[in-house]
Amino acid sequence: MVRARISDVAAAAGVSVTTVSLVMNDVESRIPEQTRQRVRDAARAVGYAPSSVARGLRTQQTRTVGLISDQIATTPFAGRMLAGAQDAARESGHLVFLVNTDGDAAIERDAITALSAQQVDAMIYACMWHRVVEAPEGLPASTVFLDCRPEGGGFRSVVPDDRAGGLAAVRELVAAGHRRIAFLDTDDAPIASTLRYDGYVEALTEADIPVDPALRVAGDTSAHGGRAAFDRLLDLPDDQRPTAVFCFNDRMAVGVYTAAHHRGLEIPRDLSVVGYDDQQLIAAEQDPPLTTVALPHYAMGRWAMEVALGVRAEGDEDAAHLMECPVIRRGSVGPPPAQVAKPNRRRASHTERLP
Amino acid sequence: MVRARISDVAAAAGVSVTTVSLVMNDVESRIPEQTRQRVRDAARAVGYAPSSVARGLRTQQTRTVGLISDQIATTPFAGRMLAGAQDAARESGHLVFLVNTDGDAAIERDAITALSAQQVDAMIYACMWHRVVEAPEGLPASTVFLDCRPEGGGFRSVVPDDRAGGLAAVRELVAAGHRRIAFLDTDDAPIASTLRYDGYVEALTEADIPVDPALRVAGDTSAHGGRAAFDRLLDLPDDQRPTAVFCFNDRMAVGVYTAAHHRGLEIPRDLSVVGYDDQQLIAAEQDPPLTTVALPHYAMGRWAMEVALGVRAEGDEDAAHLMECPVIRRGSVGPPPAQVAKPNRRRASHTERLP
DNA sequence: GTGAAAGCGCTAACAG
DNA sequence: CTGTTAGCGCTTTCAC
Repeated sequence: MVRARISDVAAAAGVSVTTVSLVMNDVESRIPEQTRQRVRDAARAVGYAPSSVARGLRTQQTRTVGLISDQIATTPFAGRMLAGAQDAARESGHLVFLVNTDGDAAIERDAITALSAQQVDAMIYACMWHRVVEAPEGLPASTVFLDCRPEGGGFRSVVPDDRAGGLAAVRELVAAGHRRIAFLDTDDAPIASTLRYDGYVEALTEADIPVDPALRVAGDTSAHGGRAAFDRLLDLPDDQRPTAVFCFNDRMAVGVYTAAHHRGLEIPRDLSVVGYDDQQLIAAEQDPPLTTVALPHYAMGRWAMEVALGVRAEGDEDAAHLMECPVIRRGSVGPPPAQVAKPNRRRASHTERLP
Repeated sequence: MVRARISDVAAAAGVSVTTVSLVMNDVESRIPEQTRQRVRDAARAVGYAPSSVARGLRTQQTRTVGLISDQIATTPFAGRMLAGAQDAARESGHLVFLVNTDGDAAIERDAITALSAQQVDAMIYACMWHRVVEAPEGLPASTVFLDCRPEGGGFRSVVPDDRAGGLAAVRELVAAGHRRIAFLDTDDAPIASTLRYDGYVEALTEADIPVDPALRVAGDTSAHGGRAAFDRLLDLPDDQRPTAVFCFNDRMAVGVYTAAHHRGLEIPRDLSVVGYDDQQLIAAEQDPPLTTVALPHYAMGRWAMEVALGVRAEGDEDAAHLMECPVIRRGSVGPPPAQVAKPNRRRASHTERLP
């Protein structure tokens, strides 16, 4: 089936192409309703759909957006970010070109070229982990950075408020009565971990709890890494062992669960734990379900798209927009044990708890 | 900065636009290298990049593909599928429009209209779960269905070979010596679960093991569902209890781990388990790591794109292309216990095993 | 109220 | 070997 053109509609309706264009675009003009209807009927009859390509060439506006992302396959976060951006784009009648670079600079360069050639109306440069990136050459100045900030600024950007997230997480623990709170850190995510640690320190400070460097241990960001690191804390003498731990992420928190269980410690009775990321498949399915801090991926994606499209006026080139990370309360936080539990001693009062 | 046009390059190089076009597109023509170089230099000098929009209008080929997907935010699989499609598109110089419909029919309709208006060269209709879908109106006949098949056929499609996957999974268990093998089923994924069950039956049959209906139990697809369902099997008398279980998916397998641990059963010493999906964050991080069957999302995405773009000639409109699901061997399968382990009895020979 | 015509930036006959 | 020119399908002045 060959596409119907605007001239086909004009011929069918017995009017000029100008009239058809005016009617199709609802341009304010005093074309009588009768004519409009005739045009619309003709359009439907010939199966007319205007060509965005021709319109784009004429108006120099394509109603398309380019979204360049460094990863997409390897993280469960990508989808929510894309969904947010997507929804915002759709709401204002735009289509999005998605390019996954896998961190390859050559692919990235080509993508920028191709997207520019397509004359996208806006561009978003996204990362799947909050970090500082060197802005690639050739990006339009109006590009919005998503979940990353360009080194040296110069672009609008949105990132999670990891400091406030860490603060909220630890406040949760402080409010439950804990005073010996550990921070399960990592060296694999410099920006995010530093900010979360800052929040941790702030929460302790406002509660007049001294920051004990011994309670900060680091591991890699996996469950295994979390377990190995936290095990070192469990080796501490009873009166120095933490009664609660704030973990850099949910996966490490899973390692804490394992380490605790192997010592006969029950969560949250003997140990409270808070994670970060709110990974559905992990946090919600633990036993007990993990209290954690959610990363606002959907909201960030939406914000970036709205700013890129000019729907939202916000966005400062010199300061990243900070997006709130809400605490998701589940079952892994409780009051501290009256007396620190002895390792390897199973309690008789053990109550089963299903996920 | 205003875009440079082809005429700018022509003027700068002192040639006609034809020459520039010929050079830029490497058209076979006897333009001397000297001229070619002059044109290329001029193009670089004025910062020329050809407009895909204008070219698209002229050639009626946009080098873009539309990918409509029912979900993207809520599944960890989406990314791999997109990555596969993406990579194939990039390799043949195409850009992909991604549209996430969230299963909303109105959004889907609009997406098809918008994508057609953009004159995409090809279209892919993707689902995130293997199933049969009603093909929406307006899809071009050349559309390729990804991880789903259209009711009534008529389109090319690619889906995982769930039957063969189930067969391979259970063969794994049979090869380890098991004869009482359970199937942890679900009612939430009709197509996939039926096919996997078919594979299960086939594996048992070829090993002359009778199919025992009592060893098939169903639950919802979560860890909780898996645990609840499998618990019923653990209630069976010792000599009827399965020594191995093939689970519909990895999440349910996690429930099996939990159920087993609560009875003092150790995996794989007392119970062997095989999952399905190979969800990285789940399967690989269990203790012991879960042996499972991988869903070939990347390969399916790539296949669909290659077929849609005509890079690959395969693809039958009347039969879905079946993609192999490889077994990923990890640590959850072992020989059956010499004698069925008694529930709630901890063995002394317990050896610790880290993830 | 409606139409003619120019032109968006490019490719590809066709001439020369 | 290179240039002239006619559109691709649409929007938008400007005339009538």
